[in-house]
Amino acid sequence: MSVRLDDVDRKILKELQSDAGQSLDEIARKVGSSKTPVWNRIRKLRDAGVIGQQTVLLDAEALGFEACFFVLIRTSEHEAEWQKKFLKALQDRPEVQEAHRLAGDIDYILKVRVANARAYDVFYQALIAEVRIYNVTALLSMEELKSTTMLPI
Amino acid sequence: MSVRLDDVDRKILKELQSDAGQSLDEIARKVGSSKTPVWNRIRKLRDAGVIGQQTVLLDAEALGFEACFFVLIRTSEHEAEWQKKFLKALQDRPEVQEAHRLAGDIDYILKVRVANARAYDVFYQALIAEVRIYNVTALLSMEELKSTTMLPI
DNA sequence: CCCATAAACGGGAAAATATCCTATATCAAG
DNA sequence: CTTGATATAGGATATTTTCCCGTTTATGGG
Repeated sequence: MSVRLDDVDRKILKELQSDAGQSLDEIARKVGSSKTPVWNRIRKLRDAGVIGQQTVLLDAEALGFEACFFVLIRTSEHEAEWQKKFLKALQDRPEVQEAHRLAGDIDYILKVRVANARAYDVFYQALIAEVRIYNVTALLSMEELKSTTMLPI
Repeated sequence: MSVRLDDVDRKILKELQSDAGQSLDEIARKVGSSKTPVWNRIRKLRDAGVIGQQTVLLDAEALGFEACFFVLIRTSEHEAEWQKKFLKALQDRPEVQEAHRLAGDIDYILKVRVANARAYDVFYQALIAEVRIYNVTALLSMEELKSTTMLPI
């Protein structure tokens, strides 16, 4: 499903990623074009699904989310029914920012943002009460060294 | 450093997170206010650093980033000099989307987005050539079950 | 409880911007 | 070349942002 982009498209995506608030004229100037072609390209990229949500990134700590855990999950259940329940549990919990199904020994990894360790425990207890899980390891983040949503186009 | 927010602030942040492109009038209508107070609140939240970067989220797979690894790192080196070098190596590599220093057994976790397994190996070889690392485990994501930047305000 | 002061609000004007239209330029294939 | 298809630039208009100002609402001291 890989999309064909030229150099101008890549420059536009780079600009949009680093600041989606700047004006078309400004982006056009930076990529060496003018607003109409830039606008047409953005619309196409949006329609093609390359450009998804436009959003603002908030300061988690300033908002009181002072703890971040990576949760490694092993389970012995692999039926569709269980997976459906597990997926729904993840979707329903806003503190789960990321969830991946993994290859290998560990089955799933979650990234969970909460106010503090107590809040994590509440989350954890509720999760294991809702879906059967064989083994859980939580890795506590002490320091966020890097965090970006940018793709190196 | 926790900021005091009222209910209107929270609604505004929720709206901005789910769609930063909508107009002030639209946001104002949704939060039950008018554009000026909303604009003033957004400006304050921006100045306070609560609202950070405004960006677009791109479809990684559509752009050819088809592999995502979580990398668990142990090291025996803990001097400031080593840490500085390691941090710089992470900052310099755009395929590293997240990096956390952890409490406990494992020292660091990275989230790395690349085109494929080969590209990951190039990254890995370059990293261990640049900084001394004791032990590395890579967890390969098979499926992204959930991915959001939204904080549950 | 009342007044004084500060803070938030709502509407509107002006500047900036997005969106779309049209004419021109560029490019690829025959 | 020439021709059709595609991308482009500039401009017109609708929308939006930004800021100003008069009014309303909250707050705190007496």
